[in-house]
Amino acid sequence: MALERGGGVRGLPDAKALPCGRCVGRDLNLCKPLDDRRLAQLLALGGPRLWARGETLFRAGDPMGSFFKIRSGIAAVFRMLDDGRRQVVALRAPGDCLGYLEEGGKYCFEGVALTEISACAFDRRQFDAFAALNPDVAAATAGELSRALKLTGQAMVVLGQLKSTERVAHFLVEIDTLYRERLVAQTRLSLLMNRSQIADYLGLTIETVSRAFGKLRKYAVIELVGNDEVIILDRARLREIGKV
Amino acid sequence: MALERGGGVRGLPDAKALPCGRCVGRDLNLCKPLDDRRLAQLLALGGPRLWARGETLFRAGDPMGSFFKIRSGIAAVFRMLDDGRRQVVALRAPGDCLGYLEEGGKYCFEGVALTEISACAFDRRQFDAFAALNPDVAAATAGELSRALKLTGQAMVVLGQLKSTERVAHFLVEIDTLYRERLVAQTRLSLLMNRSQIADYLGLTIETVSRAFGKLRKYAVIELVGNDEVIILDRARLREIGKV
DNA sequence: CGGGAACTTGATCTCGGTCAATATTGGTGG
DNA sequence: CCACCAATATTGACCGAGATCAAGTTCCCG
Repeated sequence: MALERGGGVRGLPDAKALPCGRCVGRDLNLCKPLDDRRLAQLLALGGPRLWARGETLFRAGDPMGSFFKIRSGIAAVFRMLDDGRRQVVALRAPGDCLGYLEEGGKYCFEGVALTEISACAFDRRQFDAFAALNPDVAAATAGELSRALKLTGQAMVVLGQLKSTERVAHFLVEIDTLYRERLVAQTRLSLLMNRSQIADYLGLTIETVSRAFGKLRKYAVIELVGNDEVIILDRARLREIGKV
Repeated sequence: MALERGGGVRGLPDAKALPCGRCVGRDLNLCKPLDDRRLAQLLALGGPRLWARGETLFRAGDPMGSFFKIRSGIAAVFRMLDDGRRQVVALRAPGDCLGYLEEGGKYCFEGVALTEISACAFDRRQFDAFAALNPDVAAATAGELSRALKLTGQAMVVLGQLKSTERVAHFLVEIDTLYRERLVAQTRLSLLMNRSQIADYLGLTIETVSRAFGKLRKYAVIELVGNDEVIILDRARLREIGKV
């Protein structure tokens, strides 16, 4: 799958990738790069593992063991209410971490693979100890967290203020940006999620998502290809509608 | 005002407060406490300043200078769309930071004082340099950020999935918790925000917020006192309704 | 007290949810 | 390669929660 082509580019334990500037976190290139000895220490903490599409990486309420750094593929972080309502809280791409948030030693959210995923698992305790000795790693962690916090703030605006079609437009821009920044730019955008997952991300129902796609298609802003792909015909207009 | 009684308890540059374990960030007590010399360095970065209720601490789009660490009072972080729609993205209490998030050297959100506020301003560049040399400060920053991220994730569930009355109930529990954890527990809960601000926080209109308060009052879960105060009559039921 | 701001309440409208077909799609086996 | 079929998405009809518009009321500060 095309998605996987980005694999390893920004993966934390990928030795080849580290010297080029994009390493533990996006801001780490502001600090001195990890040297080989310390890199080896980090590598020792967790090797890469694979998850199939749809597999769960961690579950809310489970005792927290390790967090995950994605090498390739896309994951979703979500929470479920007792009555079955579900909210996807974030999408995570190669280079991102997930499973980092905890409440009283338990995971706060749930993590699931949207595509096949390769990721490294790091024991949280060991990582924290490592970070306590390596200011640049700690700084990179803070950088990664502030990036996530910024996106989540954005998402609150989307959920709190935007209309259904605006939300879907925003979502498409988000996916598009994800591909352009982190993976491979492509004309045919793979949505990665089915309508139900998109609905749970945008706080809508599948029917409303479907109708919103319909409207955007009618406005000649996008074109749908099969169930999972979209072609953006008018990116400027899409951004405008999505209030990006 | 009652709120201000919490002042200084967890303020970063409050020398008296630091040795007791609650310092730069909530998790810093896991590390060795700041010693006096390094504390002095931090203090040199920014002295405390005052803001009146309703004053703006920073504006989205302004070039980022410093971020703020609240000593006393409550602040709100929000973003506004071109058409006037507004979303409050977070509430910040003593000990919290705000104005930390930036995009291309500009503030991403706007910060406003909900009560009179005393806060220290830290130059971001100087702070980052300081954190790069002090792993525990960097770790504390990461701790603060993950706490914020966790809350924002929660808020996404509220905005994406909860009904109006559930949202208002959740909000009340949130305020209640804020007081109990960070300020002084009190039977009469001061809302800090007017209906319009609450509405912008919950993604609702003032009328809907008002009706939700009405329902909760009718269910004998809360009692309203004037425009700004609430008495929680049935905390368990309130938490249940708010899906906390 | 008095008056303006903030909140509440009521009537109506609309967007999105719900329920129910219908249509596509994409994977499978003949 | 095609036919089939279960899964998924779309479309339509209707309904209801919350938005909008419009009065009242209450609050609170001088």
